[in-house]
Order: sequence, then structure tokens, then C-alpha cells
Amino acid sequence: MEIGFKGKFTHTIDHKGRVSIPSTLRRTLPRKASQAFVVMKGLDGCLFLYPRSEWESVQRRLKGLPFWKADTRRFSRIFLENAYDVEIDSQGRIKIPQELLDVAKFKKEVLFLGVLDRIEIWNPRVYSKYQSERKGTLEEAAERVFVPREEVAD
Amino acid sequence: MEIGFKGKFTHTIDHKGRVSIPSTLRRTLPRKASQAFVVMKGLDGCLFLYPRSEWESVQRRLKGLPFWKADTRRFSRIFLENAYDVEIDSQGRIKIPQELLDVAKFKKEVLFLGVLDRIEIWNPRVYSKYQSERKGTLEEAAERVFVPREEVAD
DNA sequence: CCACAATTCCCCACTTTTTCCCACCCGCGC
DNA sequence: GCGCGGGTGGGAAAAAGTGGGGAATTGTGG
Repeated sequence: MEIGFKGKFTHTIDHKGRVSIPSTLRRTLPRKASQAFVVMKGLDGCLFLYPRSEWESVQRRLKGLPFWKADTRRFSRIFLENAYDVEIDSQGRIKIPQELLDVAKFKKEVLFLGVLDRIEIWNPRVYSKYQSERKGTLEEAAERVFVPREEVAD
Repeated sequence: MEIGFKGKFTHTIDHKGRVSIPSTLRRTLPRKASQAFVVMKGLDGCLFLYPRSEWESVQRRLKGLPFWKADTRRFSRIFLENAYDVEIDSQGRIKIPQELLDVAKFKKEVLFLGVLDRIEIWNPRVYSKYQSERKGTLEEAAERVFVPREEVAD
């Protein structure tokens, strides 16, 4: 069965950069799934946390790009320079690399969002700012999101 | 599972030309992997560091190029004249040949980037200049990576 | 072939960071 | 109350990163 993270949880980062993964999200993983994740700088100011299995397909995509093109190299670097392997420890926590703590402006409290194949980690303030800056109701957004591709005039 | 280096790390070169390979990157290698690498002049102003196993395929790719073309010959020569075998010592360090220290303009600090099948080593200033010279955002990179292939118009 | 200098190699040493483990707190159900 | 799972904190041990000395090796000139 396919992974589908969902829900919102608030946890705290300790001064060593460790934070517990919400147990609800952990339980979403297949039993046999490894404790391995990849955490990377995400879009809109959050971090993306991928189970290693999901990351594999991202990596395959990257490897498929034409290495001899300058743009490919640039984008691969941008993409990978903020990606790190992390493992869940015996307490159910991961350690977020210092680089990423800075990138995502994490203080003490962080927000976990389950978003299908990935978990997002936000500074709560950044998230509420993100949502409030985007005026428009859920209903309007839904219209844009669900319009079939071929109807999108460009 | 396939090798996929990732992440960004800053280390220092000592006055003997030695530098530690970030242990995180070392751990990306399979246990049985040898301590042997090939370091060479890379593209865009950095050095490429390939595990010997990955180097094999680079070498195969070079061999596959049409050597009767002038460009191929020039290209191969530039790469190979600046390629050296290096081994990780008992402290987890490699010694970078003087030639390459000059080529890559290394002072004291260097930046390691994990980029899939290779590790790149940069002068930090050269790297930030490289990335600032042309616009390129994570959002754009994400498009390359995540957009289904057929939709990428070329 | 030897003497000498320069470079490399192989350890050891020290500091900082990371990892591992234990302990506690809190809410909940029995 | 008591046990249990989930979340948080901290100390000790281990690993990582850096520097340096001295033996071994290489290269050069006599």
C-alpha cells in the first residue's frame, strides 16, 4: 500500500538539534520500512523529509538528467547541497543538520505536516505567514488545483 | 542501493595539503568499498572526487567518445592530465596534489558537495560566485526534477 | 654509489562534535 | 496507584577533525 502522510503536529527541537518525529507519522510507514530518511531544504521555506524509499525515485530523476549540460550541474548542486541523510534514533528522533536549522529558521518549536509522500517541517511563524500571505479561499485554490491540465491556457 | 552523495560540508586543508573527507560522505559508500578515489579537475571550477568504483564508469564513458574528433582528444587530455589516484589515510584524509590545489584555487577552507556519483571540492568563494553569477533557484531545480519527463519541452 | 634535501608516510595527540544510553516527565488507560 | 507509550533533556563514551613530529622514501647533484 502506498504511503500517505497527513496531519499537523507541533514538537520542540532541543539544543542539540534533535526533534522527535510524531509517532502518528511514524506509524504511517510500513512496518518493515527502515529508520532512514532524507531531509532537505524544501519549497516555500520549509524542510522536506522523505523516507529513503521515496527519495530513491527523486535521486533516479536527478541521475537521469544530462550531466554535460551546465544547467543540469547547477540545478543538481542547488538541489543536493541542502539534502542530508538522517536516521531515527532509539528515541524516535532525528538530528537536523545545523545548515538546515538555519535555512528553515528553526527556533524551538517546529510544525510537522504530513503531505502524502513527504513530511514537511516548518517554523510555525513562517508557515502561518505563508498561509496568510496567500489570500484567497480554499475554494478558489481548489478550482485552480483541480482544473484538468488541458484547460490551462498558457 | 545506488550511491548518491549529497550535502554540503566545510573543512580545512592543512599546510601539507591534506583534508578530511566528511565522514557523512564516507558513510554513503558501501562498507566494502575501497579507500581509493580519483581526484581530478572538474567542471565549473571545482575538483571532482570519484570513488574508484564510480571512476570506472567515467573512464568507460571517456573511452566511448569518438577519439578521432579533435574535441574529444582535447577534452580527454585536459581531464586526464589532472587526474590522480588518492587513498584515504588512517585519519580519513586525502592529500590533494599541488597541481590541483592551484587549479582549484584552494586556500585554507574548502567546500565539499555531494553530487550523486561524485564529491565536488570547491573554494567556497568560487562556489558562491558560481551560484550567484546566474539566477537559479531551488524552485527551478525542483521543476527539473519533479516534472514528469514528457512535459519537459526542449 | 653516496650525500643531501625535499617530500611522503605513519603515527600520536589534542579538541570538538556526534552518538549512545539512561533518566525523567506527562497523560492515559487499566 | 501503576504501567506504558510518547516526548524531552543530559551526561559519558566514541568518533570526527585538525595539527605536528619523526622515520622512510624519493629525487637530485656530485
